[in-house]
Amino acid sequence: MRLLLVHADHMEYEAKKKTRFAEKIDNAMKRKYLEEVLVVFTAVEDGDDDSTVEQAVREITDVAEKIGAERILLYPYAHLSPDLAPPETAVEILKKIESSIEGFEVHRAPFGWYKAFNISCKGHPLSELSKTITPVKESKALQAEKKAVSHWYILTPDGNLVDVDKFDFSGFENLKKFADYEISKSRVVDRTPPHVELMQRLEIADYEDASDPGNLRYYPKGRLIKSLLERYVVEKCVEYGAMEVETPIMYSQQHETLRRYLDRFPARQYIIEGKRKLFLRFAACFGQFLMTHDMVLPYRALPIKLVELTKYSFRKEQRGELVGLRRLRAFTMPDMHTICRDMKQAMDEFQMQYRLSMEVLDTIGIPSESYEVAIRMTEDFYRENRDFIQELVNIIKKPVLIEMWDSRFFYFVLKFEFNFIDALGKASALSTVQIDVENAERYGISFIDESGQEKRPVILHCSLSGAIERCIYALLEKAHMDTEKGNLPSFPLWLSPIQVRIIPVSGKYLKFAEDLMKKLGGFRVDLDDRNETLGKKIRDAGREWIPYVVVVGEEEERTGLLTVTVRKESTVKNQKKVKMTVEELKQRIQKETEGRPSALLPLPPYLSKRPRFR
RNA sequence: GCCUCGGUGGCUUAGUGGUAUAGCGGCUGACUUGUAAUCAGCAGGUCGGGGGUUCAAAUCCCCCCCGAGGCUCCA
Repeated sequence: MRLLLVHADHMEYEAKKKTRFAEKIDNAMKRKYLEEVLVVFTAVEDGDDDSTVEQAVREITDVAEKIGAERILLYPYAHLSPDLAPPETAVEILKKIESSIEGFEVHRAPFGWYKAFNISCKGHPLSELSKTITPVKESKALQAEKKAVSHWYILTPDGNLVDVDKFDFSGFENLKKFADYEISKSRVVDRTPPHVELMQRLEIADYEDASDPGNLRYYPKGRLIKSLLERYVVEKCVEYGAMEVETPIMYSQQHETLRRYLDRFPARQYIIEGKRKLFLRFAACFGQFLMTHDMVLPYRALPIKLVELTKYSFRKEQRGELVGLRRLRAFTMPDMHTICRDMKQAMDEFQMQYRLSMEVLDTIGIPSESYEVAIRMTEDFYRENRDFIQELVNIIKKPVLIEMWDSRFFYFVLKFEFNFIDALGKASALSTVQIDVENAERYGISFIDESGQEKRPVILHCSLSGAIERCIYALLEKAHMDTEKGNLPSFPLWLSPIQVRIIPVSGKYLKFAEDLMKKLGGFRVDLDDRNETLGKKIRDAGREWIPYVVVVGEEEERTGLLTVTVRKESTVKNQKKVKMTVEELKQRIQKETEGRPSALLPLPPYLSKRPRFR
C-alpha cells in the first residue's frame, strides 16, 4: 500500500463520472468540502491484507496526531502504484481503514469515480509525507513453529534425562545461562558488548555507516584473521572428504523450487528489484541443492559432501537484532552438505561432524568449556535413537540442553548446536549440523541404489565453525573474560596478525634488528623503528596483544642471545622474559603453529611506515 | 519493525540558549632511550544530516541516518 499524506487548509472534491469499478454511493459522498484536514491519498496494492490495514491505521493516526489534525479524508488514488490490488479488495481495505481509525472525524472519497479535486496544502515540514506499507507475511515454518510444543530437558553423561526445571545447575553456570536464554528468553544486559570496543580498538573490524547496517568493514588485521579461519575451516572440510564448490549469491524469486523453499524459512531476504526479482542467498543450500539435482549419484559415491564458504550469506535481520560481530546482515559461513543414502549413514556422518566441530572450535581457540551444547529433535526421533543421543552427550562429557518437539515443523528431524556464552551471558550458535528429510524431495535430488531404483537421500547441513565473524566475536569476548580474571588477553599464535615484534633499544641497533627480522622470515614479524621511548614501544606491543616481543640492544648484539617477552606466560604486573637463540624462537613458533594455515604479515613491517585505521 | 538512550577534529571526551574544551593520535623540532605513555611547538571541527523556533542553537522542537539496550527474532 502506498500513502501520500497531505495536511491541507481545505480540500474539495466532486465525483464526476463512474468508471467500471465504481462503488455505489449516496449523495453525501459525491462531493465534499473539508477544512483543516489530513488528506490520505491511498493506493491499495496487490497482496495488501489485514496486516497492511493495521499498519496504515497506525501510520495515519500517528501523523494526524503529530500535526494536530482532527479530520481525515481517505482518498483512493491509483496513480501512486504500478501494482494495484483488484478493485473489490481495494474497496474492502479502504473501508476497513475507515472504520478502524478512532478518535478522528473520518471521511472517505468514493472509489472508482473520476473526481475533480482542489487542495490547499499547508506547506510546513510535515504537511506532505509518503509512506509505503508492505504486508507482514508469516512463513509456514513460523506458523508451524507457533503450533508445535517444545519440551526441555537436560541430558547428563550418566544417562539421566532430567526436566529442565528439576536439574541442579550447580557447577554448570553457563549451561544455566544458556537454558534460561533459550527457554525463558530472558535478557538481562545493560551495556555494550566488550567485543565491539575490542574489534575497533584492535583494528579488526568496524561499522560502515555508508552501507546497510550489519555490513561491516574489515581492516588488514581483521581480514587476516578472517582469511586464516576461512582457509582453516574449508581445509578441514576437504580433509574430511568434501569437494569445494562455488555457487551464485543471488537467485530468482520466481524460481518454483526456491519459492517453496523460502516459505519454509522465516528468514528475511535482501531483495534486488529489477526486470526479474532477485534475492540474496542466506546460505549455500540453494546453489548446492540445484547443483546436486543435476548430479549423477550412484549409491557407491555416497556419502558425498559439497562445501562452500559463503562470502557472503545475507540475512536482513531486524535493526534491533544487530550487534557488532555477533549478529550481522552479511556474514561468512562455511556451509557443507552431505548426501547420504539413508538415515543410518546420515547418523554416522552426523556424529563424525559433531566430533569434527569440537576439534575445529578447539583449534580456533574456543574449547568446550566456552560453549554449551543443544540437541534438538522430534520426540519420535528420540524414542527411536536414545543410545545415539546419549553417545553425543558422552563425547562432549558434560550435560546438554535437549529440546524435543511433539511434531516436526522444520525441515530437519535432528540438529545440534554449540552455543558460545559471552561476557554478558548471551548465547550465540557456532557449529551446527542438521539432518534434513525434506529438501531432497523439494529439489528433486535422487540417487540410484543397488537394484537400480531411484531413491531420495537424507541430507546433512553442516557449518563446522558457524559464521567466521562469530568466531572472531567469540575470541574477543573470551579475551575480555580472560582480562576480567586478571589474565592478559590474547589470540592463538596462528591467528595473531603479528606474531613477533622486534624493538631496538635505540636507532643504533636498527641494523641488527633488521637482520633478525630477515632471519625470522616465514613468520609474521614486524619492527618498531619509530622514534619513541622503549617504554612506549613496549606498551604499544602489549596493547596489540603481540605474543612474542624481542627487545634488542647492546647485550643481544654482543651475546647473540635474544630477550623474548612471552605474553602467554606473563601477567600485567610480571612480564616473563626468556633468553633464547633465534633458532629456539623459530622452533617454538613453528611448533605452536604446526598444521595451521600460515600467511604473510598483513601490514608494512616498519611501524614508522604504518598508517592508523582509526 | 517498535520502545528507550546516545552521536561534538582520526579516536576518547567537556560543554543545557551567548565567540566550541582537553587528552590521545598526526605534523615539526629536541632527546637516542633496557621492558606498559619523554618534552616543546603547530595543524586539525559545516557539533551525524535536513528543516523549524529564536536577535542568537552543539544546547529547544520535528523528520531522517548511524550505534547501543530492550521487545521481537536467531536456518
